[in-house]
This record gives sequence, structure tokens and C-alpha cells, in this order.
Amino acid sequence: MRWDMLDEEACSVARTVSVIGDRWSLLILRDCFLKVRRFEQFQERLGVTRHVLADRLKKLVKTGVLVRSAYQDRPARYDYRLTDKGMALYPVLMALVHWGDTHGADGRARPVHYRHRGCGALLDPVTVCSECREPLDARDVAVEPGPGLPEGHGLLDLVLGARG
Amino acid sequence: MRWDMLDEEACSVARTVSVIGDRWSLLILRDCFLKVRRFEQFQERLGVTRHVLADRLKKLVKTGVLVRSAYQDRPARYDYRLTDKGMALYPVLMALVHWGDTHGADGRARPVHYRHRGCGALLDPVTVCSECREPLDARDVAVEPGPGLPEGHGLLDLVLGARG
DNA sequence: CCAACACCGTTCCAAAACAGAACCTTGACA
DNA sequence: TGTCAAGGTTCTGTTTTGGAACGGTGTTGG
Repeated sequence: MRWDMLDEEACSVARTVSVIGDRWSLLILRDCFLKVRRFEQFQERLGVTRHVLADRLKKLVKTGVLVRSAYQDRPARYDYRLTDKGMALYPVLMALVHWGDTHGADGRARPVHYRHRGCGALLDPVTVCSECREPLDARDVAVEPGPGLPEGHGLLDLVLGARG
Repeated sequence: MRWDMLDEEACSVARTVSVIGDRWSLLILRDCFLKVRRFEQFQERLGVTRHVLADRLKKLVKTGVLVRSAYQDRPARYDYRLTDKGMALYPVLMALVHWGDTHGADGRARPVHYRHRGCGALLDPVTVCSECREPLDARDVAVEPGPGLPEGHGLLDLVLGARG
């Protein structure tokens, strides 16, 4: 399967993955949330080749995750910032960070702490149910076919089979 | 930069990304949470080449996200299941799904609904602060250097610069 | 006995993506 | 005139991938 087919899939993960599902894009986004904005800065921090960086930035702009805007004229210089759509990826990044800290760290201490300005405490991200506010566990969530699931889609069998 | 260097980085995102940060791994994990377990089933559903699928499964087993176990002898047949470490990736997957549903759907209806067994309601995943339980927004979170951040690391400048 | 089948991979080749390095453009500055 | 900085693009050789065929192992059916 080729990647340009993924965004037409009836799967929300596949559509998201077609936008941000390569390694460099995720690392670029991490840096965006740390307020990195310029090509040279991304390049130096990530160690990615300029060719690939240019390609990924172009792709993220095209998909509306970043916006490219001039921060000076003469000579024209551009930077890259998160749009609202890009900002909405914050839970994804925080979930990645948290998993890395708790399951991929091999006992190493956390490189970064996150302080909630609202309550002043150091925080962990917790994913909860929007309705009852209880933390989510895969075993407590049942999948059901939604209105956007095409008839005869292979996913239907899985969804029904996974019931109970 | 090569990918085998990423898991030695002092960045939690980089370490996570070195494990699950390619497109196929994420889609394999999506299917794992839908209770797909067998090689043939992954291959048919994802359309990935068998070569790459074998490679990714091997990698996910090696990193402790999946476990390979025999579900029958004669002939020996193996399946792949999420470990606890793999289950802990649920927030990542739910965040990806939610972003795809709300920002990548182009008005399409959701293919799948998620019902919380605890409260019986259809849910959205919400990422909240572990301390005050308020939903997280990138603008409300300040980054601070943690004990695991090496001295002189480039990230330090960013963390300090991003303060306030 | 032999053929067909199911499952889980491995091997092969051509096409695509990537790393690394050099180069280009615009304009400031000396 | 020369150098520098930012933001890319171009070039070449190596890796990874897609696509398809093949292999191994045991079960089933004739």
C-alpha cells in the first residue's frame, strides 16, 4: 500500500498517521511545542538533512498543521508556527512524552518537567473519559460502529467481533 | 541522523518515536487494540508487505510492546498481543483517533464510536492535568528542566528561553 | 500416497526515500 | 569586493520499501 492512499481510509488513525506518522514530523512537532520556529534551528536541533526537513515542513504546512509566515522582509525570511489544528496535537505529544518517561526510560530521570500554570503543580497527562472523567483503560472501552463506517468494511467484523 | 541513535537521546518523545514512530507500527498498534493478533490478519487488513510486517512485529516484540506466543503446536503458530507496556500506549492511540476525527475528517462522520463500560456513555478522550483534573492546553503548561536533562544540553536553552 | 490448503514467514528485484555534502539566492555588513 | 546568515535546492550513493514469488510445516481430503 502506498501512503497517499492512507488519507482516504475510513480510519481516523490512518488519516492522522498520513499527516504526522513519520518520525521526523513528530520530532518537528515536539520542537514546535518548545517554540522552535526557524528552519536552521530545526535543522541543528534535529540533525535531520535539510532536504528532508524542507519536505516535512512543506507537508505540515500543506496539511494545515503549521503555517509559514515572514518574520522579516529584505531578505525575506520565514518561520513555521503551529496553527490551531497543530495545537490540537498537544495531547498526542504529551501522551508520547508520558509513555517515554514511564516505559522507555530504563530508570533514567525525566529530562523535562511540566508545570500547570492553572494549579501550579508538576503534572502528568492523564487521558480520561469526557463524560465521567474517569481515567481510560483499553479494557473498559467498547468499540461500536459509527455512522461513518462504510457497509461491508472489514472493520465492521472486527468491531462486532470485539464486542462484549 | 540515524534511527538507532534516537533511543539514546535525552528526549522522551525521541525515545518513544524510535519505538512506534513509523507509520506501520502505529497502524499495527491500532489493530492490536482492535484485537487483531495474527500475521495474516494484520497483513490482509493493513495491506503492508509481508516483509515489512515481519520486521515491524519483530521490532515491537524486541521493545516489549508486543509479545509473541504460540496459540497452537503442530504446526507451530504464533500470535502477537499487547503487553502491559503496549497497553500503556492506549492514550497515544486515542489521541491520534480523536485528532483524526476532529481535525482530519473533512466533515466525514466517525467510523467508530467508543463506549465507556464504566459510565455507559459514548466518550471522547480528554487529556487532563493529573493534579487539578483540568483539560490541558499547551499554552497553560510551562516546561522546566528535570533531573534527567544533561548539563549543556541544547534543550536547556530552549526550556529556559520558553519560560514565562 | 498425492494434492490442496492454511499460516507464518523469507527471498528477490526494482522503485522510492534518505543521509551527507555541496551549492545557490537574497540581502546585510565591512 | 569579500564575508556572513538564513533558507532552501541539487547531487550522489546507500537504505528502505513495495510487490510478488517462494519455502517450511503440518492438516485435511481423495
